[in-house]
Amino acid sequence: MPVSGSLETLKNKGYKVTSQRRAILRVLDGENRRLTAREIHAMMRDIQPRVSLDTIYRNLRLLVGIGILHQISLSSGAVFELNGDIRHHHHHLVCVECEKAVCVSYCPATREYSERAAEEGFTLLGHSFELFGRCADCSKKQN
Amino acid sequence: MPVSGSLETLKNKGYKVTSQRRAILRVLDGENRRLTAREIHAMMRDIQPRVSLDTIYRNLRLLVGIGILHQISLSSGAVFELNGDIRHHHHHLVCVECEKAVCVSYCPATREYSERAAEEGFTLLGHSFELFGRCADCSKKQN
DNA sequence: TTTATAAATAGTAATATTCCTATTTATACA
DNA sequence: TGTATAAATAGGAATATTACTATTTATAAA
Repeated sequence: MPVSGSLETLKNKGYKVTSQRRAILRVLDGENRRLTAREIHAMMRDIQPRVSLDTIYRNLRLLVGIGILHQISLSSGAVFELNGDIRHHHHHLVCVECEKAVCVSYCPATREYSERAAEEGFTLLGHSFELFGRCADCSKKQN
Repeated sequence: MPVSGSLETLKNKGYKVTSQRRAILRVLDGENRRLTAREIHAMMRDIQPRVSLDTIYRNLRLLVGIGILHQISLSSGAVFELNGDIRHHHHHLVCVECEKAVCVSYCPATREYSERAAEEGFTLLGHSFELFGRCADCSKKQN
């Protein structure tokens, strides 16, 4: 039950489970590709006709912050996908030329970081890790 | 010679050394705090009166992409600082409530990642790593 | 130095993202 | 089940960021 797990997480961290948040997760769960905030907004209008863009952006930020979603920053804007136990947790290798994003299957957020965060008095909620580079095709073109 | 080192890097990676890029680096080098794109733009007008915001944003993205700058994404917008050999290379622990950003002194981009990137045919240029959480003060407030 | 060239820029239009505030709603608890 | 309360939302205004294109400029090579 992917989405319901995220809703649990929300609740456990002290956030309310609203119909808008449910809808955002449902839309992302139903698509097998990364979506922009606009796309999510458009797809939600069927079930949430009056949802505002502000709500989308605010919640995407929250969901990324607590690790339920993954944000990939492309020069043309940000795209989002489910993360964590829902889909296999991972990070991305992004081509700075063509914006192709390849998944990288392991994660740098080791216990070491949690400890360091704790030393600073922080309660860790999530993390982001992105690698930038040029893909094979774009490297060739440059030569 | 901090700034000149970055200019070398630019040249080595095949990018031109323009007066606008020099000015961006000089402004960041002169300040001891993180700056927004707007602030950089404002501070550059003394030496580059006609510089456009587009140029600032385009170059900040480039400089982050190739690892010369560091971008910290706050909910109120992005801020930038020098990175790499110029200042000591590091990452950040950001409070999602109050936006306080603490430096974390070590880096997850090990040789392992370079190898993985190489397998995918990518030439690595840089990376970003950010930890999100609640700082001590904001954690207290919530209880 | 002069020239050819692709890359970078300025200026402006178009989008994306965030801010603000009155109103609505999920949640805890009586 | 009602009610109180803080959190969340809608709607629109304000900013931030990116896109587009004609022009300028850094660079390499003659």
